[in-house]
Amino acid sequence: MVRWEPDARGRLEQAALALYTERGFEPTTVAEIAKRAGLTERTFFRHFADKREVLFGGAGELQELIASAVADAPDSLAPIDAVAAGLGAAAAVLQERREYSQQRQTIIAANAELQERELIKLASLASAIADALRRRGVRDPAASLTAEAGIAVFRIAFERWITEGDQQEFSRLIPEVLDELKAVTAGQ
Amino acid sequence: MVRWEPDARGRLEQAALALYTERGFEPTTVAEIAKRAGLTERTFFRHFADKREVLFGGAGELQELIASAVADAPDSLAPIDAVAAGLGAAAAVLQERREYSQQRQTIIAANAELQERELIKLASLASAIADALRRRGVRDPAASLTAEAGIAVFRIAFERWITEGDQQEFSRLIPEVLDELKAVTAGQ
DNA sequence: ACAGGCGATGTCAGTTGCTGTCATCACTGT
DNA sequence: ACAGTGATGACAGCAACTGACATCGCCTGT
Repeated sequence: MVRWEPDARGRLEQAALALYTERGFEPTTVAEIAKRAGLTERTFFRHFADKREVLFGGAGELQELIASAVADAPDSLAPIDAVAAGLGAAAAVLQERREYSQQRQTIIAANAELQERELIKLASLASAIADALRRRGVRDPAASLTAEAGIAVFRIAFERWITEGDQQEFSRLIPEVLDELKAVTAGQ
Repeated sequence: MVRWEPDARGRLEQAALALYTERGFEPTTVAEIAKRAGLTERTFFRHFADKREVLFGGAGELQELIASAVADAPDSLAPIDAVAAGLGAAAAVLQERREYSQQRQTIIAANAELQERELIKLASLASAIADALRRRGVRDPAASLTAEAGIAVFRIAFERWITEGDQQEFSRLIPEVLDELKAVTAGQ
């Protein structure tokens, strides 16, 4: 007989997602999440730094994916287009989990603390993209600016993708929104 | 004889700034801040929603200033330049409090929770700027994108202003960084 | 001038997020 | 067989934050 059921972390994520959806983020306690997962509160905090982090487990992998896609983009691409390529790669991955992404985004949209956490994850992503650009030989402040611009594009495209029906593929929205940014920042 | 010393809120802000500087944000407790201000913990939470918010009291006014400057910018200005004008107005105000800005930024840079709060304030600012642009007749997603681009410019310019000696005036850095953004997003 | 309401603060008790510490015990390798 | 390892549980404790109620100078109306 096994001592513990497998995948404690996954069970905690599932339980949290369900409870945050049913009752909202704030009113659900960590003890409740742990109980639904068949674990204790203490074990929750061994797997996740805090009550919010349970919704952001995949952020690290996505960031690595984007950073290496930016690094590996053809040298012929302009920095901003290399970033767009990296974001497109992430978009393709998220496309496969549209329903999950939508549920998760609904939870986040309803709570300011979660939005804060999301924003700092995006800031960390911007920083990683800027690093990748510097490794391509892009100097500062162009590297930081390009990365920030890319994040802006990603946010707007993501919002459109989630809001509209699945009319549009996420990865197609990226270059579309990027073109709008180019139009908007075109010098006089 | 007066029952209470005046400006409880201001005393709390001062005490918090001093303690966060001396010992750092995390280890200082709200009870300590309140005690230094000659008040109780409960009173702290009547003036500020949480332990972080005490560092962000001026954010609302700055946001209003920028939003109305964007709204009042000459119609002849392109949206992105109207935003730059608004940010320039804020920069001029901050220029008068460079030392305070620097001290505050040092505290924030040392703590992730505070960075989260700063990011959500900037997101709220972006949202207010986008609203102002819509009132100028700019449509979406151009309005949101322009606002986000403006925030990116502001962040980078602010960082340069704080980091470098007072070599450069903050308000002069805004159009400079904006030009770099325009260069970076120039279509092929 | 006085009663009564108001507003800012104090007091106190309680919940919850989060941490440190130590115990438990299936599993693993030798 | 036996010691070590790693994931979990149990428990105590701190600090952030909240609700409820008391206090008391000040202002307002009469």
